[in-house]
Amino acid sequence: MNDKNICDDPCPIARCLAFLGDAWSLLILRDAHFGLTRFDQFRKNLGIGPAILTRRLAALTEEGLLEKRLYSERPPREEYVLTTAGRDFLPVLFTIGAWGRKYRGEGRLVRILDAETGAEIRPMLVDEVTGIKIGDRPIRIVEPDGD
Amino acid sequence: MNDKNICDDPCPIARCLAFLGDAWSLLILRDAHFGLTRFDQFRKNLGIGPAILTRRLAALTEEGLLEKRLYSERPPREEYVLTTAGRDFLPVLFTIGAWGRKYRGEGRLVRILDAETGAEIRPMLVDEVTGIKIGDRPIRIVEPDGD
DNA sequence: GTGACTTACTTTCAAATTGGTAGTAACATT
DNA sequence: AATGTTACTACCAATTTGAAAGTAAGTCAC
Repeated sequence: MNDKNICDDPCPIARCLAFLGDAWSLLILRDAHFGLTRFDQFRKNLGIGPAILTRRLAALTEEGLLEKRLYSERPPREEYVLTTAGRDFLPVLFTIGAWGRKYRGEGRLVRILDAETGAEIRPMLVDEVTGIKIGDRPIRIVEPDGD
Repeated sequence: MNDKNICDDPCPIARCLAFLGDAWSLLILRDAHFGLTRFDQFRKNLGIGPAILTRRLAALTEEGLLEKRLYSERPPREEYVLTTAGRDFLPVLFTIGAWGRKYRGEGRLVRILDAETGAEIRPMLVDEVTGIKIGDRPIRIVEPDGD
């Protein structure tokens, strides 16, 4: 794509996709939320080539969604943990997952439960203030003025 | 990536990303929600090369998020309109946008308002049943059993 | 203290994909 | 007949990917 131009795009979706618009990055973030932290854990779980994984982890770190943490001094070993921005990405993954479940849900599927109650979690996007479901009311997009 | 394997993946996120894991597709969907339908509208608005646009539109159509509709018989002209599955993708775009606004929100940014009240919309992901915000409670992932 | 093992990579390279420009097909309009 | 519109296709250089093999810095077992 064209990362330079897109970062000036006033659309927040475009800005997010400027660096996150590839499947591997999102799957790495999914695994990071699942608890994986180490290079080889990601590599084995995703079946991704090490060269690509290196680049993706570097990009996610650079972009502030992951950070490197030394977990052993001798030998020096680093792992990748989610930052606050990375943890805040969870709703995106959930929403993608909800769509996938609804429209690509044939066959066996992972289920996501409340850890305590065991109830299946069904994500729904609402407006924070009104609580009205997104999509139920017409919206208006306002471009920023001036230049 | 490896679309074949990933379609059997029991993770709904992976299934969604198997075909949607690229930025252009998501930006096309964004523009489609914004009201664009025609090849040249997408092309000009996105600044995307026609070859790539052709491929992406074909993929989105193939995957059932867009469908072609004849809007003129003479000359024969087709446009791309969102299907139900495509329209249901809106929460994903909103959630991505909310993240982008929070973490890449420097400078001028598009605003999304309720068309009637004019109030800014702030998307929040909650559980459909309990109304509890996603991320506030620990979750448990259950792999499908058997094979 | 030598050989096997672990972990996190780098190197290499063919194959696939992208991005950009130019051209085309099927019509309508003037 | 010339020009314009719309939705593409063809082409090609450049980039990115995917897969396999190799490496660096250590540890551990004997």
